[in-house]
Amino acid sequence: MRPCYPRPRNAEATRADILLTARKRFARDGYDEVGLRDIAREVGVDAALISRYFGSKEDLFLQVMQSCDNGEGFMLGDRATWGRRIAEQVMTKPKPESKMDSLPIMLRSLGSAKAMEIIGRSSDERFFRPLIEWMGGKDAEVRARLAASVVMGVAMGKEITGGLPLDDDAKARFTTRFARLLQSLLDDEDC
Amino acid sequence: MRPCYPRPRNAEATRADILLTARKRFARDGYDEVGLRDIAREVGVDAALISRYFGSKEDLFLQVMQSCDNGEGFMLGDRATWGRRIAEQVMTKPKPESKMDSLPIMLRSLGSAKAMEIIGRSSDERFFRPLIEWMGGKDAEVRARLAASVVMGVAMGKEITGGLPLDDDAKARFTTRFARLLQSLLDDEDC
DNA sequence: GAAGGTTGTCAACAGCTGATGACAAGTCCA
DNA sequence: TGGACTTGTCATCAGCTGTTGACAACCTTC
Repeated sequence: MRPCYPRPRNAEATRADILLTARKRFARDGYDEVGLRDIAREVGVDAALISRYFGSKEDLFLQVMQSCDNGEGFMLGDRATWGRRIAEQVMTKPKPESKMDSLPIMLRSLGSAKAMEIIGRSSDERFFRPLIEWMGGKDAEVRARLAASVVMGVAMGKEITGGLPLDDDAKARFTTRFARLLQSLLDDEDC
Repeated sequence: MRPCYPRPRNAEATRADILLTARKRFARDGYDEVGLRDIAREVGVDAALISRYFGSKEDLFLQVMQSCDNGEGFMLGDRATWGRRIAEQVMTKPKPESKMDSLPIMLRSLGSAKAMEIIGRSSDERFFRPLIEWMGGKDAEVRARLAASVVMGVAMGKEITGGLPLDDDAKARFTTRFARLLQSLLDDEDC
C-alpha cells in the first residue's frame, strides 16, 4: 500500500487525505479501535504528521465530525415521501466515498467518553436543531427526537445482527413499516 | 475503597463480586474503556485473579452477558399496556443493582469488534428469538425487530444527548408517543 | 503439627497507544 | 548560491493494556 517513491509534497492534499481516511476508519471501527498509526499507514504517511496537522486525536475526531454531512440529506425533497426515502437510505449500504458517515461514527464511538462528548456537542446544533425546525408543527421537538431515535435504532439493529437477518421479502415489509412510522411522525402532529 | 484487612477467602463470593462489578462497569463505560485493573480495583482484588477465574477479558465479557436479564422483562404482564410499560422503563434510569444491563452494555460496546461478535451471537438467541415468539401473529419477526430497534434507538438518543433535553411536559408527550408506537407494533399485524 | 490444596498477591512481560522533539529533504525567494 | 521555510520521517518517551508464573497466606485433612 505504501508507495516506494516519496509522497509528493502537498500539505493541503495530504491534510485532506488524512481527514477522509480518518472519517472512513472512524466510521468502520469507532474512535477507540482506530489508532493514529492505522490511519497514517493507510494514508501512506507517518503518524507524527497527523499529530502535527490536527493536534491531538480528539481534535482530529472533532474535525472529522465537522467535515461530515450531518444529515442535511434528511431534509431534502418531497415531504410526502420523506419516510420512505429515509427508510430506504438507512436500509441500504452507503457509498464508501459518502460524507454521510456521522451515523456509523456515532454508533461505533458510543463507548468512548471523549468521542461522545464531542458527538453530543456537535450533533445537537448540526443535526437535531435543524431537523426540529424542518419538521415544524405542533410538538416538533418531540416528534423529531423520536424520529431520530427510530432511525438510529434501526441502524444499530443492523449493526448488532450484522445486517438484518431477514429475507428480501421480509426486509421489504420491514422497510415499508419503518417508512410509514417515520412518515406518521412527520405528518401526525397531535399526540 | 480497598479495605486494609485482607479479603476474606471465599472464591464463590469473590467470583460473584467480580461478575457484578464487571457488569456495572461494562454498562457504564463499554468493553474497550474498562480495564481488568479497573474492575479489580473496584472489587478490591488483584487483576491477575480475574484472569485466573474467567480466562480472558473476552471470556469475562461473555459470562457477563450471559448473567444479564436479556430483556425477559419485556415479555411480562398485560399485552394491552405493554407499550407504555416498556416506554416508561426505557425512559427512567434503571436501579444500579438491576440485571437489566444488556442494553447499555450493547450501546457502549458497539465499537468493539470482539465485544460485538459476542453480543451478536448471544442477543439473537437470548433476546430476539423469544421476543419474536412472544409477539406472535402475522410478520412477527418484522414487527419484533422494528420494535427492538425503536427501543434501542430511544436508549441511544438518551445516551447521545445526555438524557433527552426535554422539559417534563415534553418528556411525557415523548413517552406517550413512544408507547403508542410500540403498542401498534404489537397489535397491528397488517402491513 | 505436617502435607496438600485453595485463594489471593506481586512483579514482570511484550505489545500497544498518543505524543514530542530532533532531523532530513524538498521548495522558494533573494 | 545560500539562507529560510515547509513538508515529512524517525527515534523515543511514558503510560497503559491483558496475561503469565512465581510466591505467600490460609484452610482442611490426616
